Amino acid sequence: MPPRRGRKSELSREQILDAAARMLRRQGYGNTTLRGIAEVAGIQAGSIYYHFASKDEIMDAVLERGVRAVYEAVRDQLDALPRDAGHLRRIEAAVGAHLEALLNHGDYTSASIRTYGEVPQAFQQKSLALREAYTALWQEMLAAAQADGAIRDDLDPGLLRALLLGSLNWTVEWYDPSQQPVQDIAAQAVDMLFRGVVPEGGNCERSQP
Amino acid sequence: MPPRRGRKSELSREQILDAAARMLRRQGYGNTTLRGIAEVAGIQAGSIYYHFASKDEIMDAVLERGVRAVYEAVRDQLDALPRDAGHLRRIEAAVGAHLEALLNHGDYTSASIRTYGEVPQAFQQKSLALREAYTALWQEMLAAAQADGAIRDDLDPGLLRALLLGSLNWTVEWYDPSQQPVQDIAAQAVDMLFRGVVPEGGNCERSQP
DNA sequence: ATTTCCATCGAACGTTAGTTAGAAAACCAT
DNA sequence: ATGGTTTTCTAACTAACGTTCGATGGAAAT
Repeated sequence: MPPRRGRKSELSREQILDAAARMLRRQGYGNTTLRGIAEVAGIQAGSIYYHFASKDEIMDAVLERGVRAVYEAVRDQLDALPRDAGHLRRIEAAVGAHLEALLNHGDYTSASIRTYGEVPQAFQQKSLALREAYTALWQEMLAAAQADGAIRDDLDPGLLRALLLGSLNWTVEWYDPSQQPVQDIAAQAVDMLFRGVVPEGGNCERSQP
Repeated sequence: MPPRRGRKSELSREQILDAAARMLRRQGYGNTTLRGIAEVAGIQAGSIYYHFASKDEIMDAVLERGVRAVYEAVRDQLDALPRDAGHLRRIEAAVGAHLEALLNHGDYTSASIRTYGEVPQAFQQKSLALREAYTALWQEMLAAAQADGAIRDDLDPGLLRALLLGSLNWTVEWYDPSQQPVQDIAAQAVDMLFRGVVPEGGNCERSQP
């Protein structure tokens, strides 16, 4: 049976995870060491093993927490909308919540986004179900919008989703909080997404003659 | 003075770089080992030091080569356009060239994109100038288009550039060559970018009352 | 004050990392 | 073939990694 844990244990666990998320976000999976985590958390490397069974268990916890944070932020934001909110309004809310979670809600989300591609496949799969649920959430939202004519029906919703989420995810690479608030970016991104970058009635002719 | 080098040296150098790019792309900076590179290249780990002075020198070469490949691909594609090509046509060509270089032109570009954020700052700076030149290329192209009214003048071109390139860069995380050709994705991405995802004349009302 | 148990420390273990250097092999012009 | 160069191998070194474990501190309970 698991040992009974005191109040302090919980705190240290959080500090270790926080430190791990911070290192993971900045330096990637392979460059994040237990001794580095320990130093940031203000303890000795060996002490980590009182709280976690292995390094991978920490990485796993950070990744899972990151995906979950984004997923729940978006889901909650959507649930909070009035029942009669239109498709575009829902998409707008989702974009805002995704960016907010990514950029303001700390290191877990960023670490999760940036690190997922480089961890061993063995424990990519542990958070795979959650990732797929999140993907499905967007996919259904976009497909529903398209079915009602709120989104052009000549677009591939899967590709739209991939490109849109890619654009949002990449913000972790360049966003600087001191420059502009997250919601400014969200608003402009939605605006470009909906209306396009070419002026109304502009000539969109392309390479075909 | 540098030692005189024979013909075979050049070949081995390339094989080492190829192997490094492949590992770097898949496993990230910290997980890429010299012994792993050596195995892929079909030599012993120690032999690498005949061609490179350190691991970082290899990483540096791969990163630089990756950025350069994308930069030159886009620049050449733009230079190949007829002089009277319009702004939108130029943007379309740039998107196509960027994606082509990223997804079809091998491991260097992908490695460069995925790894840049996690290498020590010390040698992020070695390819910084090239990265900035590439950013400037896009920035000027978009600003010129905006100045001529080909792009809405209420958009921030810097933000547009960041979101667009982010969307393109993120394709390395999900693109599967067996699903659809790169130029299909490029064409649809440009289409969405120019015209937006909402049908012509659609109601784009947002959260403001 | 003594006991008890949670939480941490400190030092070590085995492994693997990047790196080095001398021997050995492969190559090439003569 | 032979000599000198160019390239690779082998074997080792040091440092750092994840991990283990007995000793140790400190707070709460008796």
